[in-house]
This record gives sequence, C-alpha cells and structure tokens, in this order.
Amino acid sequence: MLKKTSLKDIAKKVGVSTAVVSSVLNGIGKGKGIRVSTERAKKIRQIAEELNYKPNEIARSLKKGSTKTIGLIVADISNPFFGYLARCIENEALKFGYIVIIGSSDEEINKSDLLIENFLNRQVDGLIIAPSEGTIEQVRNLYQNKIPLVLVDRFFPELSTNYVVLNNYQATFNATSHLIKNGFRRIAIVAYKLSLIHMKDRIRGYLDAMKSYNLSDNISVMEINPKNSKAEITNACMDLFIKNKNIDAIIFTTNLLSVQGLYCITENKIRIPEDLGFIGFDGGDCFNLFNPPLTYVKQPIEEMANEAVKIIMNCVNNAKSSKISQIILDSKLIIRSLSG
Amino acid sequence: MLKKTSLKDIAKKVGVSTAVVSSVLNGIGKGKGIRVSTERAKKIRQIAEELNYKPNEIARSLKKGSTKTIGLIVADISNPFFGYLARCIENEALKFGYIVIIGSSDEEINKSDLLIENFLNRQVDGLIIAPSEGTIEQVRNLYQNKIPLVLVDRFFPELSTNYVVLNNYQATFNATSHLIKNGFRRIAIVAYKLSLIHMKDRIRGYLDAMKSYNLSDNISVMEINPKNSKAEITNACMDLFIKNKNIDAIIFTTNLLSVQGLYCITENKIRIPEDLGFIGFDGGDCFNLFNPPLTYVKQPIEEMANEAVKIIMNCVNNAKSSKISQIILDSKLIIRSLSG
DNA sequence: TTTGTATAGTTAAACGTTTAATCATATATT
DNA sequence: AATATATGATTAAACGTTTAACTATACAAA
Repeated sequence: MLKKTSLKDIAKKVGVSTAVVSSVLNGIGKGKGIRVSTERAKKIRQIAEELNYKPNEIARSLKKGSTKTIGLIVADISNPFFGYLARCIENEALKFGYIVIIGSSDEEINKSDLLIENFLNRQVDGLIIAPSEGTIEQVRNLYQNKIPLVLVDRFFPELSTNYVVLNNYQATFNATSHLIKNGFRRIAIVAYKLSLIHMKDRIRGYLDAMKSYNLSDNISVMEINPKNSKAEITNACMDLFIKNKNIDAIIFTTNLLSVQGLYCITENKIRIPEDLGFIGFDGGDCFNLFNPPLTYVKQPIEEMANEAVKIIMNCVNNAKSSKISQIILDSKLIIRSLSG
Repeated sequence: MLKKTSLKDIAKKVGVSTAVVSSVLNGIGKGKGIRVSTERAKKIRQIAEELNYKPNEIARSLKKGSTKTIGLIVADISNPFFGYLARCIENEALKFGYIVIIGSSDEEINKSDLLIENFLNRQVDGLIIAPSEGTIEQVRNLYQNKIPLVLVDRFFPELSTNYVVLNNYQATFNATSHLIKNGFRRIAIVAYKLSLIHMKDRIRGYLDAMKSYNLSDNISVMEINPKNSKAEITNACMDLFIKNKNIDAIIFTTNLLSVQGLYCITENKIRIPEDLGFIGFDGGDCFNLFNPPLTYVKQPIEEMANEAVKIIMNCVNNAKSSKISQIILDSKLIIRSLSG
C-alpha cells in the first residue's frame, strides 16, 4: 500500500502549519476555527486535491473520541430476516454518516460476548443488538456502562433499556384468531424453546386467543430446541403432523421454523388448507410460490431498522438527556385466500 | 459512556511507565520487548484486570498502521447469495482476528465509489469486492495504489488482479448439456444485460453447448436490464413463456432471476417439467419446496469465501512478495429427478 | 499616543497506543 | 580492578488528527 498523504504533507508544501490545513479542509466557517485568507485557503484546497488527500478517519476517531461506527449483533446475518434488517440499518445509518459493523452470535452466549468486546474495543459509538438467550448480564453491563444501546427483535423486560420490537403477542393472537374464524379448531403452534420474551409472547398470544374462543382443550404447543439442526426440526414437525393427527392447523413462530415445517408438509403430501391450515412468519419467496400461497405474519422490518437507528443516533448525539425509548411495532397478517 | 481505563491509568496505579504496561499486556516473551520482573508483571496484570482494562484498538491501529479490518463490498447484502457469502467471509476472517465491514453497492457505480472511499478512509487493511459494472477504473485505481484487494464473484479480464470466481462457462455449459441429454431442444437462457464477464461467460457456456449439439437454430438468449424491478422481470419472462411458445426449457443465470421466473411459471400454471424444463441458479428453499423440486447450479460459496480470505490475508501479511492469485471454482449441478 | 479589534496565522498539547533508544544497577567474567 | 553482560526499567518520539491558547501585525478609533 502506497503512503497516503497527510495533513503534514500539505502543510509542508503550502508552507503553513497543519492547524490551518485542518481548519480549511474541515470547511470551518466564519467566526469558528482558525482564520485563513481566502487565497491561502484556496491554495490549500488545491494542493490537497493535487496530492489526493483523504483524511485518516482512524486518527480523527482517536482525537474526537467518536468512530462514526455502530456495531450490530444479530443471530445470523445469513438468515433473511436479519439480513434484511441489517441492510435497512446499514442504509439508514449511512444517512447519518455512520457505518455499521455486523457480527453473528449464532445465539451463543460466548460469541455474543466476544463480539461485544471486540466492537467495544474498536470504539463503536453505539450498539444495536438482537440479544441471545442468556445474555442479560452482557446487556446489563452495557447499560450500566452507559454504552449507547438499543435492542431489536428481542428485549429483557427486567431491564429498562431502549428497544424496538414486534408486538409479538398481537401477532400470534391475530394469527390464531384468523384461523379460528376460518373454522379451524385444533390449532397447534411451533416455537423455539427459549426463555426470551419474544418467544414467550408469541406463545402467549396463541394461548390467549385459544382461551378466548373456548378452545383451551385444543391447545398444543411444540417447543423446539434452537440447537436442533434443520433436519431435526423437520422430524419434530413430523411427530405433530403424522403421529399426532389430532391437529387441523398450525402456526410457526419464526421464518426458519416455517420453512422447515413446509419441508415436512411437502414430503408428507399434506395439503394446505384441506388437510392443514397454515400460518407462517416473515414471508419470503417460498411462501408466495407455495401452492397455494401461504398466509403469514409480516414484520415491519424497515420501520424496525429506522427506529433503531433513530434511537441510537439520539443516544450518541445527546448523550446526556436521552430518555429511554421502547417501541413496539405492529405486525400485519398477510392473508392468502387459500391458506390459513 | 463512562471513561475507559487506559494504559496510563494502570501505569500510574502501579507506579511504572506506560511502556512496561504495554509490553506486559501484549504478552511479549523472552528476548523481545521490554524486560520486566515477574512480580511487576503480575501486579500489572492484576491491576489491569481490576480496572477492567481493554485496549483501545483505534489508538493501536493508528500506531501500528493496521486496523485488522477488511472491507467487503457486495451488490446487496440482503440477497441470499451475498448474505451467505458475507457470513462465510465474516467467519473466516474472524479466525485471523479480522473484522469485516460490509457495504452494498446496489450495482451502482457511485455507491461503490463512496463505499470504497469510506472504507479506505477508515484504513481497512484490505478489500474484498464483487465489482459492479462500470467500476473497472475504481478497481484499477486500487490495484495501482497497491491496496490489498481480491475480487469475488466477478472480475475484469483486462486487469490482472486477485480474484475468486465461479467457472461460469462450465456452469451453464453443463446445465445446458444436461437439459439436452434429457430431451429438451428449444432451450432459452435468461441473463442480465451486463458487460461483466461472469454474465458473458454464463451466456457463452450456454451458446457453446447449444452449438456443440447442433442446436444453433434454437438459441434464445434473453438479457434483462438489471435496473428492472422484480415485477418487470416477471413480465419479461411472460413474453418468453406465453407469447413466444417456441421454448421447451429455460435456464436462469442468477438466483433472483430464477425466483422471478418461478413467479411467472406459477402464475401461468406452467408445469415443470412437462411444459418446461427448468434449471435455476444458487438453490434455496424455494427450489427444494417447489413441486417438483428444481434442478439448479450450486456455487461453492464457503470455498469462495475461504479462498478470498486466504488471499487477502496473504496480501496483508506478506505485502511485498505476494503473487497474484486467480482462482476459478467449479459449480455443481444439483439434479432433481423431475426437473431439468 | 494609546487602546481596541480584526485578520492571519503559529504552537503545543492531546487522543491511547507502540517501540527504539537510553539508562542504572547488579552480577559475572577476565 | 576493570570490563562485560544481564536485568529492569525510563524517556521520548511517533502514528495523523483536532483545538485551545497564544502571537504578531495592521488599521481604526479615542
């Protein structure tokens, strides 16, 4: 890599101190900064151009104590939900001149810890985290150290942090109600076995809907170990569909679960909706291309990203005064005539 | 954000200079670095622990001239191909202690330019780029400035840079041959209208296969403007399938094109393979869940990521001697009994 | 003439590291 | 006794910025 030109190089060539060069190139207006004659300023800008000067953001960061970088930790960036969320956050942050560095925790406490530490050591100005199960202490620590922070997708009710999440309760309550209104009665729900509130709420929404329609006896919750491989998820669904035939509709509470469920449904030639009512999560081409197209819970991902960035920018800029923001966004049930 | 403890804080507390603290905490072994008595070292480590010292990587980067960061520029991180590629690169880079910052160019020259500049200003140690059409000058510039660089997915034959790409010619040659061997004759191919070599090669593979089976008269290439919306892609496919019925099989040359093609196929109730032979690109759940499961060209994404990281690490570490690496990986045709 | 103030800069420290050069003392070797 | 070597440190500069504090000159006003 060739040596880059620095302020010093320009200063030497023009015959001034680095201070004026810095001041000029930062475009400091009247009244503020160092005074420079217009011709000097012009000369400086010209030489900077000639030498192809580009500020070293690392040096700048060190001096200013701000890296214009935010760290994003998701479960897995190759998961379409997080991929799109990351993309939206990237876009929105760029509008503020911020760059985002992304890490995938794979829902592992250790990886999450390492990523947080790594990002912090790199002096990110703030963190956006979809926290994994068991990371409450990590998050509490960040909060206590007053690191600008916003949780997305999941949060800890015990902690009064910023967060932007789905109204998970409403999502499955509506989904379940929709199935019931369409004549389904023996409705099951498939979720991850997680203590995280978003999962608990999705289950709770289902339970309350079933109860409110006097279908308590038909409640059937299947909680799947998140460490299970995709194949194992499919097997678990098999139990539900094949061995335990006492079910006429099913709700999946994440995209991955939905898709793995579809594998099982397809393999066993189960027809939707004749044999089974179906509601999935998050949509995707699979759902649209399925025969018939599938009903699903659509999350407002762009909005989630935009709110998260807005909050973190607020934390970063008005470090002192910023109040806690806890935002709960509504999902939308995308209803396909033939399923659900 | 609370004030973080620095080397100076530890030095003051222990009563030594920052130099020894730095030396101790960097775990410099016998013979190298500063000599410190074992008890002093122990004390330093203990106080560092107590004060919860974490090195400021920004300061370190400035001093060492290396940020342990690589920049990755893809077309769109929310595209599953690039999402998974990014994930693999992230994983692999982390093994070397590197972090990756990702940017999406949206195939736009300007965005690509901005991202490159931004990443360079942030002093990334190297760049991995899936270059967009029209960015050859940007890439040439990087090369001339001796920025550690490796292209992925696409490359410029005019430029002798490092790259890791698919054997695109072989991919579509094999796909086309497979269709022909299965009795299809009037095979069309759908590609993006791009001057980029990877697209040209995918078309060339198809053309050569058709010619080598004496099917030159049946050649039908549809080049779609990449700026077109998804809906427009579907419309374009419509032309091919409906208006121009003179086709019995189709090859799509990217995942997005494949999926949009499937929308058209589904909407028009075209049956695969009775009405149309089908070969798509990159796979995905859609392909597996389709009825029938679809044949597709599988790219070795992990391998692509690993090779790219290996090369960039080599550039970064042996800055002087590193020879140019140009790696061409074979695809695999995933054959489903019923399609293609 | 002195004072005030506007203009056009310079100096030097600081951000938190790393590291080459130097220094002081104790012990071992000739 | 003089010299060499090992041990255990310190000092100071450097990475490339930013910025508060200061200086110097010119001109106008009192």
